[in-house]
This record gives sequence, structure tokens and C-alpha cells, in this order.
Amino acid sequence: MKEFQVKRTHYCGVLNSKNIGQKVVMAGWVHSRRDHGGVVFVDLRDREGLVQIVFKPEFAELFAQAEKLHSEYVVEITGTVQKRPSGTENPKLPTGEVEIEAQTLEILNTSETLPFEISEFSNVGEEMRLKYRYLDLRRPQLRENIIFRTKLAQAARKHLSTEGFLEVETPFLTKSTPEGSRDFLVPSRLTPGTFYALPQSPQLFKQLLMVSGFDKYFQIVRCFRDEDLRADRQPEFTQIDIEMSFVEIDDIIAMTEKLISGMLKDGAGLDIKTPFPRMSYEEAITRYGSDKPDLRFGLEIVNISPVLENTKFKVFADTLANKGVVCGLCIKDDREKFSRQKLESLKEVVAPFGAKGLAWIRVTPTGFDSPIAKFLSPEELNGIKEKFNAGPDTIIFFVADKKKVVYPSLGCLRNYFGKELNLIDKKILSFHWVVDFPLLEWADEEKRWVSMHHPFTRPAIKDLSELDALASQSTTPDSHTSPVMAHAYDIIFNGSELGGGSLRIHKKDLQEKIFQLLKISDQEITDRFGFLIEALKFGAPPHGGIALGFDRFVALLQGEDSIRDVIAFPKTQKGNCPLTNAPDTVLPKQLKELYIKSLYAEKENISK
RNA sequence: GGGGACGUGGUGUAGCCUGGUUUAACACAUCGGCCUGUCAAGUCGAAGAUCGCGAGUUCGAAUCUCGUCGUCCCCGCCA
Repeated sequence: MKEFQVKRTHYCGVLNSKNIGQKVVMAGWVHSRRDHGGVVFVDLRDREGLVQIVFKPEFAELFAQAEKLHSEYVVEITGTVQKRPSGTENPKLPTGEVEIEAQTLEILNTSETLPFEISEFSNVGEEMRLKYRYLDLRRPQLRENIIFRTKLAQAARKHLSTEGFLEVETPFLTKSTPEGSRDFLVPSRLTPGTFYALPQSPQLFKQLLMVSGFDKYFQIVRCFRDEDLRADRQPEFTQIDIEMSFVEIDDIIAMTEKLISGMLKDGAGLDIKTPFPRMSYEEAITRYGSDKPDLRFGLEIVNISPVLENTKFKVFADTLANKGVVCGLCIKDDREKFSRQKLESLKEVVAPFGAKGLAWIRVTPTGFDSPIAKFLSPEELNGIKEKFNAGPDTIIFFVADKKKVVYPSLGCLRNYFGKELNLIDKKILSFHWVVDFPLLEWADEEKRWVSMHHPFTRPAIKDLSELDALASQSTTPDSHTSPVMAHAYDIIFNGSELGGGSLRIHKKDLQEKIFQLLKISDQEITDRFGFLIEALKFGAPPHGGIALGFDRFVALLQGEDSIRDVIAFPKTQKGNCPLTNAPDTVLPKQLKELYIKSLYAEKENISK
């Protein structure tokens, strides 16, 4: 074998009829070999795609070599681009009009048989794919996802730089802060017994950069959260982190819309309309049962409590007497899909949210068909029908309970129907903002308020005293969210939270007041956030920002259900990496250096 | 912390509910032969799994039970 000195002229996947007649040097992987005895075809693959190489028997030595090729051998081929003989073009391949007649073949490396096939048609288990991730990444789908990801990142970087944003790196080895998600900890060797934390987000650093006067900051940055994983959650993930000074919400929203439309244009060639619609948190919850509603379909929640004011039906009457609501959804009936048994089974969709049942009324051309129809007066039944504007052959579903139960239940049911009844047009790109979030949420177990967004969010108040009533709250309030609103906003893309942000607190007094309201002790405030409070003393400008979930954005645009499919080397649901076998044990020596005594001692015993 | 699904040659699945005519089936991949226009090539042949692991029930377990490990989905959690 010759030393590596490939002078490649073209990627495989880019050749077309314009290259006909050119002499080319290609390098890549043998995707497949089709040996017809008299003629051998090889599909050569690289990151840009496939091209067909032909070996003809007239060149005996070359032909004999071609017959020795196997899948995934790495080869260098020189040859001439030719038009394929008429009738043998492959319309399924972008390079299908041409082929390369090989003149030389150099095998740069052989390959053992792979543990699974590099094919768009093979369906391999995820564990296997992760163990051999470097092979998995050869598959077209994953390869395209990763390439698209870099394009989108480049588009974001270009756009933000053009708009005058500075890309500043913030530390990964930083300080653990309570409130919020669990931190990954890194023990310090130089200061025994102390720990760094990996950042959940660069939140505080970007605020400090504003105090420094950098004014417009961004970073495409890794964040770390030691929480349980999901299809759209990894322990380390990437966000586009942005912060600006001297801005109002409208400025940040406009900037984000411009960024997103720019990314879609440059990264994916997609045009979208701005500005994006906005709705309040209250509206999102009451109309769609979610703070991240999927607006690609209607199916809105309807509150029928007014119709039932004087109902004799005990379940509904009791609910209303207890300040609850009765709300429902109305869908088109489909007798084949919705047997009585199926209708009953749907209560399992809402059960996890605490709904005790899911009532239903079938509106037929002649009347009503429902297990609860007999408990309702004709006026009530017709009132309900009118509220939903329900024609014949529809089904209305109800949940009756506290708001906290009803809306999330129906929100989930709504998404269930969206999928089940194919109400979602997959081609739509639906962006919108949810604004006017409550500042705080009541934590029942802890008997205190906690931030809905984070404790640095600027409250929508004119005077500090507006927070006094909240600060003294010690018993469960009527509403589990605070009457005080936040200057916060979320951006929703196709029913997923793409990102969120807020205006921040830039005055020391207000920040201290918020910490106190959250029942964080003075000692803790000093220990954990002292540096922030101090920074706010020295001319902190008004500022705010946003963070966009980059993995999620890529996954949604690529139609992937899991962000694992847009991350080169992701972790399993238990946070493991089957490829490297991380996390793993370490040498006793390493533990000793870090003064991790108990483990160190334990390991010593094991080794003896 | 809780609920659910899955684990069978290299890969993906069937068989499991209803234990025994199954010598664990099929497809792809692999290996060998044939083949001059295929492209998820075709064709003939071969090799390849003690059914995740452990225990139990039974005359008999891939199949039933329990435990355990792993993977995935969901709830909690994710300022």
C-alpha cells in the first residue's frame, strides 16, 4: 500500500453531467459492490453522497483488483466521468446520470464486516448504533443531520456577527448555584474538598458581560444539567445564548425573529413570515391547555362551566362549587376509530395529569349518545352543543376538576388527537411567542414561591412594595401562580419550547428582594449570589436576553423525534455512552489526588 | 422516585398469549460458485443463535413466575 498522498479532486456526491469528460481522483468508502462477473459496479461514498464506479474487464489487472473490494474498504480511484449508457441512468441518485470509468484503484485501507449495514433501509437498534456511533454517522440520515446542524450553526453565527454581537466564551468550570436544576460537579484538586460545577447555562456570566459593557453578546454554547433524560433532553446540550443591554422585550423579540428567519433562509433555504404571533400565558393555557401549544391545528378547549351553572349532575356541580371548571374538546366522529371501548380507554391519556375521568357525548344526527346524557337536562345538552358549535357526527370530551388539572389534561388530549386524527400539516413551520408569564409559582411541598423562569427575571412591577404581599405568603394561595407577572417570553416552534428569555433585574435592591421572597437565606444569598449582587452595585445597565435550544431546533427541522439523532455523540437515557463506556470508574490514584476519601478507601479494599 | 414497552445467529424481526411435531423460522449481511449494465442487483450453495443474565415452577421452559442488568417511551424532575 502506498503512503497516504491522496490528491482528491471531487467529492463523490457532487458529480453530474457537467463533469462529463473530466479526469477525476476520488477517495471514499466502498458502499456496495455489484459484481456481474464481466463488469463490476462499485458505489463509492463520501460525506457528500454516492457515485457509481465501473470496472470493465478489458483492463484485466484493475478488474481483478476490483473483484477483491468489500464493503467499507477505503479506496482512491482515478477515472473519467462518463455519461451513463442510455437507459441505465439512476434517477434515484443525484449523480445518477454519470459514472466513473476507473483507470486506477488504490486500496487505502480494508475493513472488517461491519456490525450493521450502512444503509438507509436497515433499521438498527439504538444501543448498537451508539456503541458504533462512528459507523452510525456514516448512514445518510445521520450524516445529513450533522451537516445540516453545522450549516444552521454557521448561519446563526454569521447573522449575529453581522448584527454586531460579540461571541464571548464563558467558563465551564464554574460555581454551583442552588435553585434550578442539579449541577454536574467537578472536584478541585488544588483546593481539596471544594467543587466546580458545570454550567446549567451561562446565565450569570452573560449578565456580568452586560455589566462589563459588551452590550450585545452571543455564544453557541454547551450547557449541562444532571437531570433525568428524555427524547428531547440530554445531560449536555447546546443553546444559542444571547444577551443585550438597553433593550425592551420588543427589541429582543424582533432580534430573535430576524435571527430565526435568517437561520432558516441561509441554513435551510426556507422563507418564513415575521413577526410571529404572540399570545399570553393565560391564553395559551385556557385555549390550548399548554404553555407551548402546537398551533399547526385548531381544536381549542372550550369552557362550558357557564352552561352548567345550575346543573343537577353532581360531578359537574361539585366541581363548580369547588372553584373548578368543566372544559372540553370537540372532534369529528369516526365510528370505526372510536368504539365505545376506545372512548372509555381515552381516560388513560388524561389520567397522568390527575383527571379522575373523561366524560364524552356523542352528537348524532338525531340526538345525543352518552353515558352521562341522562344526568343532563335537554337545555344543558343543547347548550353544550352550541358552545362547541358541534354539528352532527362529532364527539365532545370533558374534564371537570380544578384548573390545574383540567387544562393540562385537555392539552395532552388535544395533542393526542392532533396526532391520532392527522390534524397536523407537517409542512407548516409554526412559530409564536408566549408572553406575560406569572413571575412565580407556588411550591406546595416547600410552602414557598419559586421562580417560573429564574430568579434574575425582572418582575412587571412599578414599585418594590408590590412584592410585599407575596413575600409574606405562607399558606397555599388560591392560584398556584403569582398575580405579579414577569417580563419573560418563550418562543414556541411546532408545539415545542424552542427557547425562552426575559428582561433581567439590574438593580441590587430588587434582586435582593426577589431572593428574600424566594426564601433564600441571607447567608445563602451572600455565599451563592454575592458576586452578582455586588456587580449590580457598579453601574449594571438594563439588560435582557434569550436562549434557544439548538439541538431541539435542528431535530424539529429535520423531522427527528429525538435530539440524539442530531448530536454526533449523545448519551443513553441513563446518561451512558456505550461507545466509550462513560461514565466509568477511575484509578485510586486519581481519587486520592482529589481527596475523595471514602471511594478511595473503598477501591483500595477492592484491589486488595 | 414512579408507570409502561422491549431484549431470540453479525443486524432486524417471527415464534412466547395457549410450555412438548421446531432439528428455534424469515429477511438482510457474511463466505464460496455462476453471471457484461446493475444500482436495496440476480442466481445456486454454505456457515452462523444453549433465545440478556440468575433463580424458581414443571417430567419438560425461548415460551409461565420472580429477581437482576440493559435499551427505549412517559410522569415527577428539567430556575
